[in-house]
Amino acid sequence: MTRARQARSIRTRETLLSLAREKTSAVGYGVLRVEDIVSAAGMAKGTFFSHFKDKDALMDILIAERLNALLDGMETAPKFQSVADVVAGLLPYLSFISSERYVFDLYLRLSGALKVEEIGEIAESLVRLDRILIEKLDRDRFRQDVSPELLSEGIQAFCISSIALGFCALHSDQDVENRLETQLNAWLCPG
Amino acid sequence: MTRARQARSIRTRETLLSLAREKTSAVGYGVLRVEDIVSAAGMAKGTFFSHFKDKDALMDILIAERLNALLDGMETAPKFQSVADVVAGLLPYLSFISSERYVFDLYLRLSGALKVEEIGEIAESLVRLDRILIEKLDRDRFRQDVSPELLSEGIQAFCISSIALGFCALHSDQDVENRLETQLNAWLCPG
DNA sequence: TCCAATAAATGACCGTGGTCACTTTTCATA
DNA sequence: TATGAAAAGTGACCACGGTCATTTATTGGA
Repeated sequence: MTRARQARSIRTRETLLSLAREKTSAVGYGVLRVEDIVSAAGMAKGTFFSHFKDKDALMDILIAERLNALLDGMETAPKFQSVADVVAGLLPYLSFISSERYVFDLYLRLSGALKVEEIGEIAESLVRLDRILIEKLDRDRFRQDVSPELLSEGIQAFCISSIALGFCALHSDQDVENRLETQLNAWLCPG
Repeated sequence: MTRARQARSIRTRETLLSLAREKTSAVGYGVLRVEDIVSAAGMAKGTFFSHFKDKDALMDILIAERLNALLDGMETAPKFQSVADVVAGLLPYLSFISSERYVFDLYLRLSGALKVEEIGEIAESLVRLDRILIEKLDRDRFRQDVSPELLSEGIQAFCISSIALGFCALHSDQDVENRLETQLNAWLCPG
C-alpha cells in the first residue's frame, strides 16, 4: 500500500526551492552549485536529489517561474499591431533568456522532451508562449497566407536564432533587437 | 625566445585526433570519454588537455570535419530551384546534426563564440554554409523582396527550430522534414 | 658533446553532479 | 501506546572533466 506524501517532505522541497530562488536571484543560475543550496539548508546532498531529478530540473522550475511572470505581462498587453509591437512585446522575455549562456542553453535543451512524462515547466511555458503569440497577433496586420500557428512557430525560430547570433562575435555588428526586427518584418509582412 | 613546435607534439595531437575520430564513428560523440581516448593512446590525461582546451574543443574539430564533408556535397549540387530542393539539399546535414542530442547541443553552443579568437571549426563551417546557401538559392525562384543573406539566415533559423522540435514529444505528430518544408515554403515563397 | 633553456608529458589531485546502501522519522494499525 | 513497514533523509562514494606542480625529452649554442 502506497502512503501519502508527508508534510516534512513538502517543507523540505519548499525550503530547497526558496533557498535556490533566493540565491539565483543574487548570483545567477549558472554559477549556483547544488552544494551551496543544501549546505544553506543544512541538509545532505542526497536529499536534494530525492526531491529533484537533477540540478537542471530545479533550474527548469526556477527559470520557468520567471518566464511565466514575463508571459503574464505579455498576456495583459494589447494586441500586436506591427512588427515593432511584436519585438517590443518579446523583448523582456528575450533579454531574460539571453541574460546567461546557461539559461539559454537550458531553455533550448528543455524546450522539448523526448518523452511526454519528462515534459517540464519550461516546455509547458513554451506552449503558453505559443498560445499567446497566436492570440496577440492581429490577423489583419500581418500576412494571411499562412496559419497563425505557423506564424508563431516562425517568430519563435527567429527569436532563438537572434539570441544565438547575439552570443556570437562574428555577428556583433548588428544588435539582437535590430536583427530580430528585420527578420520578423520579412516573416510577418512579406512582399 | 620562443621555440618551434616539436614533431613529437604534432604526432601526439594527431594520434589523439585519429583515435577519437575512430572511436566517435564507432560509438558516437556524446558517450566518448576523455579517459577512453588517452588510455587508448597510452598517454596521461593531462596530455589531452595540453593539446585541446577541453573535450568540446576536440569534438568541435571532429564534428566540423563531418559538417564540411556534407557541405562539400552541397557545394557540388546544382542550384536550388524549389523549396523541395532546399530541403533535400539540407537533409543529410540536418540528419547528422540531429543524430545525437550532444551533437545538436554542441553545434548550437559553438555556432558562435563570444570572442573572435575563440571561433572554432563549427563556427567556421557555418560561415561556409551561409555562403553556400546564398549562392545556391536561384534568385528567380524565390522571393526577391529581401536579400539573399536574410533568406539564408531564415533558412538556418528554421533548420534549428525544426531539429529542436524534432527532439520534442509534444511535436512528434509531424516529422522534421515535413515541418521544415512547410516553414521554408512560407519563408521562401510567401503570398 | 655537454649544458641550460624551453617544450612536452605526466599523474595525483580537485570540483561538481549524481548514486545508493543505510539510518532515522513518521504513521497506520493492533 | 507499542510496533513494523513505508517514507524521508544521510553522507560516503563514484564518474568524469579539468588543473598544475613536477618530471622528462628536445634543442640550439658554447
